Amino acid sequence: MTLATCFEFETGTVIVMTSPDPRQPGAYFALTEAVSLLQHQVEQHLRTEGDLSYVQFQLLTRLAAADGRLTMTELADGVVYSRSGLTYQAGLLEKAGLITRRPSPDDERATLVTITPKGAALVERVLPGHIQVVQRLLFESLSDADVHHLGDIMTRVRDHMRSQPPRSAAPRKRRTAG
Amino acid sequence: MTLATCFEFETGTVIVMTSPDPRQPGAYFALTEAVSLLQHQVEQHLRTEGDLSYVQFQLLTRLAAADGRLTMTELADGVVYSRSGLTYQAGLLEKAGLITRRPSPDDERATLVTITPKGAALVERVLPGHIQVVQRLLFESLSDADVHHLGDIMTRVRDHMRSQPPRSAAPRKRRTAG
DNA sequence: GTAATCTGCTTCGAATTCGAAGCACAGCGA
DNA sequence: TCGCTGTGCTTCGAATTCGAAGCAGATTAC
Repeated sequence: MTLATCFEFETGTVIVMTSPDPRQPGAYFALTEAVSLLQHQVEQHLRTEGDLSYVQFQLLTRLAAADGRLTMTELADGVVYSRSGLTYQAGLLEKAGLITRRPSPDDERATLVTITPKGAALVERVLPGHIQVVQRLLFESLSDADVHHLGDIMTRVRDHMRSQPPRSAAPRKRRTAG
Repeated sequence: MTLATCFEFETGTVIVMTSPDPRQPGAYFALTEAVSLLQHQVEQHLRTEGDLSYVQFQLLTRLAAADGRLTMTELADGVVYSRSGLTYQAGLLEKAGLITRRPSPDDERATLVTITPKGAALVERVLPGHIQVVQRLLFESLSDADVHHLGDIMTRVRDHMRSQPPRSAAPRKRRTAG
């Protein structure tokens, strides 16, 4: 079954979208809006609590949770971040003594990133408050069944998108023959 | 019922979090990761299709959907964006002829923003492809019931967070008595 | 073996983002 | 009315972000 959804603008123009479920636009807009609001609050907390940006926090937690060392590319793909941006952030984190970078023994090109004890300590200090904020903003209005559904749904969506080739696999610009 | 969730780091340290539902962390991480992936893909599409950034697209759609004119602050709060950043983007969009700014008759301080026919046309041109991308990445792996749940859940979460005072209501720095 | 290509990371320049500070009007109380 | 505080927006400087280009080691084709 396919239903039509209409977008009517004040200019008088109407766009008719056919989508399998008329609830899709609403779900999508609510999703992005809620996540934006949540991220903004989380950023405030991390900044005041641990002097960290959201990206830096994500990098550190990824590293802390990783069983071994991660390469720059793995880290960048993990947090959905540009590789040049990661170079910049890794520089900051290394200067702050929170991570270490050293060349991989297997591949001379690769850089292995490790979290330092200081970095781990920072994560441990900030994480409880972080989870509290998320708890208060995201989960407070949800039932256990809701949480279950949400986790199930988003895991499926994430895996679906992860099955597409990652960011680092994007075709690189061909060098101009000259 | 309260259960414990453990975060065990490779450093050997273990953080024990008590949260009402052990599924919360997983749901949260899957949520943010999926949305990051989605946003990245959407950005690529908007850039190649309409030469728009995600923020610009959001601003234009908000304006197109708005029944009347919006003030800068309303617009900034709507898309969860800093006000100085909005000034910058509004400048770009105005220069491109996609929106109009003019002082409000009611309040001399306020600026009313309107979308131009050209801006509306751009939205109309880009929106179908945008929805297709979202459809393919977000909804393809979901059932109708999932979409229903997701919309319901995220609407509740959004409203919960919107009930907190908005970004523009943040206490402003007191002027130092000089 | 080696030339051609690929891949991992960094450097570079341009664009975007934010918060703090500033300006101008609004709204209030005495 | 006058002064004081609050609000809407912009300007400003600093920090962050990205993609394109560059460098060096790895891999492939022949």
